[in-house]
Amino acid sequence: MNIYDVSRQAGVSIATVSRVINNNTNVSEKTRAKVLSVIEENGYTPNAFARGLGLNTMKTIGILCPDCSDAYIAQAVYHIEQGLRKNGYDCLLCCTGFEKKVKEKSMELLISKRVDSIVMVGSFYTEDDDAENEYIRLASKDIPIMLVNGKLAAPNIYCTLCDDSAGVYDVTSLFIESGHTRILYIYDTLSFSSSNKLDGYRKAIKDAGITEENTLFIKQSSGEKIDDVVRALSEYKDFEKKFDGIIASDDIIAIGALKYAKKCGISVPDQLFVSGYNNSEFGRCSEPEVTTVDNKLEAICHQCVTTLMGVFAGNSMPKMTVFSADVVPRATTDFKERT
Amino acid sequence: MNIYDVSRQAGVSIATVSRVINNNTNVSEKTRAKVLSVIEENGYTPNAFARGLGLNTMKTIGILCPDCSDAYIAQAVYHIEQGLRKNGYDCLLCCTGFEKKVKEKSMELLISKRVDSIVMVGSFYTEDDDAENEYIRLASKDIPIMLVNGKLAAPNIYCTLCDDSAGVYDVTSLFIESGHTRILYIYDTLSFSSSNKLDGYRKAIKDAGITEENTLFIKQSSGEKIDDVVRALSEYKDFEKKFDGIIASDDIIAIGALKYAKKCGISVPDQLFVSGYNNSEFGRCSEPEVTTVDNKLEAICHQCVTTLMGVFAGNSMPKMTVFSADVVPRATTDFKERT
DNA sequence: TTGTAGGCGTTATCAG
DNA sequence: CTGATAACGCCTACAA
Repeated sequence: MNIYDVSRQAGVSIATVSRVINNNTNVSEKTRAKVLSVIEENGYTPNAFARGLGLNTMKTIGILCPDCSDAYIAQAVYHIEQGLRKNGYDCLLCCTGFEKKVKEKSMELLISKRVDSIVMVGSFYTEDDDAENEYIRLASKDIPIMLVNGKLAAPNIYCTLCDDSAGVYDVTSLFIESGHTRILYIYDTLSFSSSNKLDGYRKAIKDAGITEENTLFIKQSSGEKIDDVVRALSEYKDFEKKFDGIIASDDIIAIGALKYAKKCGISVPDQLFVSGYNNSEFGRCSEPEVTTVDNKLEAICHQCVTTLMGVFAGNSMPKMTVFSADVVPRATTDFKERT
Repeated sequence: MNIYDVSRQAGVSIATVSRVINNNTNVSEKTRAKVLSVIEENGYTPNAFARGLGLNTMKTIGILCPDCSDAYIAQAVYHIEQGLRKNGYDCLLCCTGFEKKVKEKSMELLISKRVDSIVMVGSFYTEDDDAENEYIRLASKDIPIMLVNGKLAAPNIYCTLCDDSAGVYDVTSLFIESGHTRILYIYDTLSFSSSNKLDGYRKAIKDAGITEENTLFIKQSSGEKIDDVVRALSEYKDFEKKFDGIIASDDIIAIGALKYAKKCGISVPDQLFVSGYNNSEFGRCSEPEVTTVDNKLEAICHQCVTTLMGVFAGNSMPKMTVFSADVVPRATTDFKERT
């Protein structure tokens, strides 16, 4: 059933049917009612492809993410999808993994499907080597590109992110102020946000007058991140003598650290402070529960959608919006009250 | 730039361009090369809407789920998306929440967008009261409907699921065989799979000759499931005297149980066995790590995609495919070896 | 207030 | 092997 069938049954022209469908006011109540009843009776739905062809949009946004089964990304995708839907947009989801080739191909794919915009979720899409970001700039010639937790200055690219550097700076400072100054920073990725976090740690250490940095990069080997962390720490010589604090770049790593501590009989938080990042549910599963940093994911996603809608409306919108992170103290630390 | 522009620049007709684009063999190598070079130079991409209009498909599948930020669903969505993409399909993601109205609206929305099929993820879509499932049957008149962990017998509806009843039966039996016979079953939803699990528990109890069932339904109140569980157990009179085993309908509930045990000084697994369900990462975060049941999510998703592709190919495919669950023993239980 | 007709960019059929 | 042309179903000036 198409618009011609409806028009025939209703005894009007297709133009009138179209007007009714699109809530155009220039239709008499009587004809409108007639047309609507025909539509109702036959369960007619306008063909979205034809509409898309004429209007050059199907009101669809592409979401590009490395892996939507990752807890953090899954949450982001959820909030973005909900926000977009509220504004009448659908989401084409595309998980790319981490390979450059696949990222580029996926981008092309979404653009070839004529999405109205692409939201890139996570800090794995913006590379340090700026030449690597060329494919994003290229895409932005066609449609606005939204980066969630990424940063890339270019026309038609809009960034919404959290100041992860300040987040780690804050939690590190709390360790130090509480007398835990021999801190190991553990991380496992080399993304944009990851290097920001590392910077935050370094800056806090330096600002406190501590000269020695201690970082541990975990290379994924077993596919089980928690196990990888335990293993890496077990191989760390004189760990217990050296450290009284671990700051992890995410909650799962922190949990690995807790398991290591448990294994060695190191008491947390008495002998060792531990903190994670992301304020994820994982951090609530362990005992003691993990001190973490809330990076305002929902707010970021909400803002990203708002910005995009503004761009669509032709408004001038901020190219970069930055949220600040909050430390969430829990039982793996025992921070001294700030005065 | 459209197909006409290409044809003009290449000095051929649009029909030929179309043939080249679609890898039709009836084109001379020479013209093909010419056309391809024009396409390359101009970065031409066929308009997907026009194509969709003509072919009546954009090779897109709708994924309907309650909430893609839920760990279990997020994983399902990931595996489905990857499987479909491998087969050349894109995914339109739609999170519906749990309200009937929204579910129906979302279904209509996806159908109006002319997706080729809809995958419904999770057991919250099939209701006990069969009249409530009418909207799914209705949709199946248009396109094949795939249920992941749902069951609904109707033409053009295909179900892929795990035998959760047997899964819980197995783990319950292991408790009993190991001498832990005073078992409390905890759950928090009333979905299809949830009631199957409950049945599994009941059957195992009965088969072992135990007359007393003990179940605890957790009503969500704080929004923090773990806390809800701890609270509910704290209100349970004489818990310690009564029980030496807790079987939870998911891993998070099991973690809540662990927290309660810790709080009361009940030793796990010495005094109390605990098991969860889903084989999620949550279960690896706690100490001791949670014995759980692997419900074969990846296999289910993979099979669901395979079935769908078979349906598209016009093959006769199974209306229902059932996987069996595996118990994953970890440190919250100490099962006796089976002889 | 309503109808007519052209355009959106493909694919597919059929003739050459 | 190639080209002309009719769908596909909708939107929207422009006319009436």
